[in-house]
Amino acid sequence: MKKITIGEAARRSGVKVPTVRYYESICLLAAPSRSEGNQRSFEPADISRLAFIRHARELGFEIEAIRTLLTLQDDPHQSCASADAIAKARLIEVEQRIRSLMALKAELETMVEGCGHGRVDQCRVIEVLADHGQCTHAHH
Amino acid sequence: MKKITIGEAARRSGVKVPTVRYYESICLLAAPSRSEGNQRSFEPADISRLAFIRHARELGFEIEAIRTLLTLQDDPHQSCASADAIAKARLIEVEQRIRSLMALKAELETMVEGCGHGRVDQCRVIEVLADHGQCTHAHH
DNA sequence: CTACATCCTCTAGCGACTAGAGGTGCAAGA
DNA sequence: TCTTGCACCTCTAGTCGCTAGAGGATGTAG
Repeated sequence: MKKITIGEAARRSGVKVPTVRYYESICLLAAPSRSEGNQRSFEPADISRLAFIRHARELGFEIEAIRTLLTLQDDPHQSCASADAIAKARLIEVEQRIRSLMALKAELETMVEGCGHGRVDQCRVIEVLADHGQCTHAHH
Repeated sequence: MKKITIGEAARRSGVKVPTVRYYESICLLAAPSRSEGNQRSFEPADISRLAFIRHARELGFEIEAIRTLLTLQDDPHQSCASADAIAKARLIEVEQRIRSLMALKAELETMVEGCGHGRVDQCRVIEVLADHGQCTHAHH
């Protein structure tokens, strides 16, 4: 068999080497077999799992959510209701975060536009921060 | 004089009690005077400063950026160019984050829509996570 | 055989708090 | 005056998801 080193696994999955070891340490990835000299030797399935984790992390899923998703993936006969629920929850989070960021964006734009590039005592950036009541865009 | 306790300061500024102590510990807030019994006694100016910090944190500014903004606020004769630069940088960050979250939202929607609520082996949520190539929306 | 890259384990650090232990201060009611 | 009970104090350690570095072993190419 080909032996996949941790560096190779990292390169193929897009997960960094220390992160691979970290995932093993928190049991998100099964401990792989070792070479004579105690070096990790991964299987192709490990690469897929790492890619799965990486993609899920990119989508902002938390490690515990990913743990659940991986458990589901490991047993394909289960109902996918949990997976669906996790994805939906994440979608709602993302939508909320976008709304909140849009509000921040508007507020930052007002601040930046209002800045006359003069001295601090006329600066709208400082002023708005000092007094939330001056915000044209209330949030939350 | 009225003595403002830490609890009162927290309530008025919207910053939690332990967080106020934390801000003091990292010198974002000057150490207030103490009562006979060693309890903190804040001034109205401290409340304003805490509110400033809180608002800036809500806008996503990092502590070090806030430290700079506070230094500027403390000396109103300085040019506000730094404040402007900090706000602009933050605006660019926020815009980037919004774009990235919109891409994630699209991907999550595809996943959730594709889920037939059956078993895991037909679940699009799991499938898409397992194989990034299936994403209809490439990001980054 | 000698470089040199890559691997190993282990501990500590990041940011911005948050939680908890174990103890003290203080104001109000009985 | 005493007691109840909340708010305060300091200190340490934990959170999340890694990341960095020390100090050493292994593996490979020339």
